[in-house]
Formats: sequence, structure tokens, C-alpha cells
Amino acid sequence: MKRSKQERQKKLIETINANPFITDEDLASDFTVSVQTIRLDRLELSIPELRERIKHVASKSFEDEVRSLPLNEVIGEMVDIELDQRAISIFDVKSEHVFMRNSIARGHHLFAQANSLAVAVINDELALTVTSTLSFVKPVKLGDRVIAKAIVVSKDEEKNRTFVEVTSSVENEVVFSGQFEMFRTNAQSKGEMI
Amino acid sequence: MKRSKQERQKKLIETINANPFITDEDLASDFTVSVQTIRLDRLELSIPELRERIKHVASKSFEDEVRSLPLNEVIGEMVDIELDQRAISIFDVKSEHVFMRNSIARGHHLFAQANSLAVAVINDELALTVTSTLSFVKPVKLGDRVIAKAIVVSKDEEKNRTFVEVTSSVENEVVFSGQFEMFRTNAQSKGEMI
DNA sequence: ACTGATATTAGTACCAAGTACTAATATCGG
DNA sequence: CCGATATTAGTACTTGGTACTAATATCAGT
Repeated sequence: MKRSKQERQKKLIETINANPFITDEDLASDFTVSVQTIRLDRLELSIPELRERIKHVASKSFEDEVRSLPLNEVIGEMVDIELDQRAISIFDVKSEHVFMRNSIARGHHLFAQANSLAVAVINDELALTVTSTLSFVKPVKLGDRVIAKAIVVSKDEEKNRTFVEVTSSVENEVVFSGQFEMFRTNAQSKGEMI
Repeated sequence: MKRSKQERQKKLIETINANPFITDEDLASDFTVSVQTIRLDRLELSIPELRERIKHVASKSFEDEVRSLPLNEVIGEMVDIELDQRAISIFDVKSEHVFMRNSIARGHHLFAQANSLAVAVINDELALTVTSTLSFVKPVKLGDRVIAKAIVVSKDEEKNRTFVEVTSSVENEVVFSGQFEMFRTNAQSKGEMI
């Protein structure tokens, strides 16, 4: 069954990679060797102990959470905001945002940045996009830093509408612009609503 | 400094949520109480010990690893496509797509579904969105299944433009519609372009 | 068959970060 | 001032290890 040390160690790496949550004891019985052998193997291969492995996976995910959640809140990093007036955010185009073929950013990421900025600039409990008109002026490429500026251009208090204009640029060249008509629940709801 | 037990426990929850990697000892010195007090608190609040917390975070992330990526290709699941004619995709609204406050889907997810469908329906090497006009007709809620239909309405061969109309509905009720003007690199580029 | 090297196993002491439990003090509210 | 609640202290025990020493196995080559 068990071939050489090398072979065991190779499988050990695979096994631990597939399931970092396995203890030395379990590994030992899996490989039908002693716990000490497993520990010597880990030592030689410099594979950390269970608890360190788990911690690593956990902390990695904890950082990612910051990266993946923001798909909820504002897309891009908010650098300036004056509620009901204007807001600015920065969005760095990474490989996960572009078409493989040509490294051009997918439109919905630009929209997401602009739309979430339009939502954020509105000083209210709730803001929803009603309509919008977009213009993708110039392709945005991998590595570009997109700066989006949102400006509140007008309001229709009766209809609970706010009109926001967002312009995104890369190195001072406009790449995208959009007009957003936003619905807002207005300030009656000053009190907490659960 | 320290108010009541309740207050401490409330802050304890917050602290641990913010950083699950903290030990009882560190918590004790943070709150200037004994380690035992912290342990009693955790017991009462049924907060697991550090190692269990870490394990939880790690295993959660281990499963999630699949969910965070799909923002790349088509958003939603393509169920039908006839190139240059029409395409249909389904998108299930999950908790990561909605505003916490009211469980309404964020606009950019609906846009992303529609936009990626508009891109997909175009039978060409490359399709880019040039302009679009959107209408968010009705709020989409957590748990809704959004069906988007894209139809190619016209073409301007000279200008390399294709016009696509996308209508999204939930249970046969229209929730979103968008007109997309798409740019396409046309069929000269039959040969592979790297 | 014998030797030396390499590999494996066994065993001990120790650590971190706990649980579980008992018991002694503090602190507060009526 | 008394009793209840809260806090602290202390001990025994647990997991999943590290670090280290020492005893065996196993194998390869001469």
C-alpha cells in the first residue's frame, strides 16, 4: 500500500490542501503511520499545524470579505461625499472586471460604480434608481483607475425624485456618463423604522 | 468607564464580531475585567471559543469561494439563446444582492444581468455597450427569480451598431427594461486575434 | 551477514486557549 | 444589613499541537 516516504509526503500535501481541517491523528490513521511520522513529514514540508492552517484560511476569507461584500455597498472607494450635493469614488479595474479577450472592462462594473454612488449621495433612508440613461464613451482597460463624480442636479420634492448626474473619467478623460432619476423615501422617516 | 453587565456584553458581541480572532485574555484586558468574567459572558451569550469561531469563519469561506466569482461572465443563468436574435437568462435574487434595510435588489445587479445578456446575444468577437436607457419599473425583492429577455431590434451595419431591448420580469410582471446600443467589431475578424 | 544511514515509532515535558466546576469575594438594590 | 447577583480565583482536564530524546526498523551496499 504505502510506497516511499516521498510518495506519502506528496499525498500528504494533496490531502491537506483538499482538506486543511484534518488533524495529525486522522492523517496518521489515514496513512497508517504513527502520528510522529506525520509530524516529521509536516516539519520537512513545512506545513503548519491544523490551527495555523485554519487561521490562515479564515483570515484570508476575512480580507476577501471586504473585497467581495462591497458589491453590496458602494462599488469603488468613496473619497469624498457631501450629502445631497456630490460624491466621488475611485474604482481600480482589476482582471476580474474585464473581458478576457481584450481587457476591456465590462459595462456593468462602470454602471455599478456610478449607480452605487448615486445611491450613496442621496441623504435618505432609502434611494432607488427609477430610470437612467448611460453613455459608455470610451473603453476602460485593465489597470485603469476610474474616478466617478456624482452631482445632484435637481429635485422634485413632490414626486420624491432626485436627479443625479455621474461622470466617470480615467486620467481626466471622460469614459462614462449617466443620468439617474432616483426615488427617495423622504424625511418623514426621521424616527427609526425597524 | 464600565457600565452594567448588559452594556459590556453588548460591546463584547460587537468586538468579537468585528474581530473573531481575539482571545479571552485580550478581551479581558480590553474590558478590564477578569478572564473568567469574559468566559461567563460568552457562556451566557453562547459565543463559542476562539478556535471554534475561527473554524467557522474558515469553513464558511471555504464554501463561499464559489459564490463570489461569477460576476465575470453572464450574470444569471442563460436558458436560451439564438445568436443575433434573442436570449433569455434567469437570475435568483439572494441576500448578497439586496439592501439590508428593505430587501430590495440593488439596481446594478439587474443592470448586470441585462447588460451581460445584451453582450451575449451578439454574435461577434466583441460587443461593447455604447449607450443605454434603463427603467426600473418595480422593486425586485429578495428571493425573486428574475427572467430577462433580450431581443435584437435593429442593426446599423455601417456604424457597427446593434440595438438590443431587454425586458426583465418576475412572475410575468415587468420589473425592469433597458434599451442597449451595442458596438460590435464585425466579421472581418473571423481569424483569431490574440 | 554486518554496518551505517535513513526512517519510523515511542515517550516525555511543555504550550495555548480553552471547558467545567467549586469556592471565595464584591457590589448593589431594597 | 441582608440576600441576590456579579465578579474573581483557582484547580483539574482537554485538544492539538511543538520540541526534544531515545529506541527500533528497514534497507542498501559491501
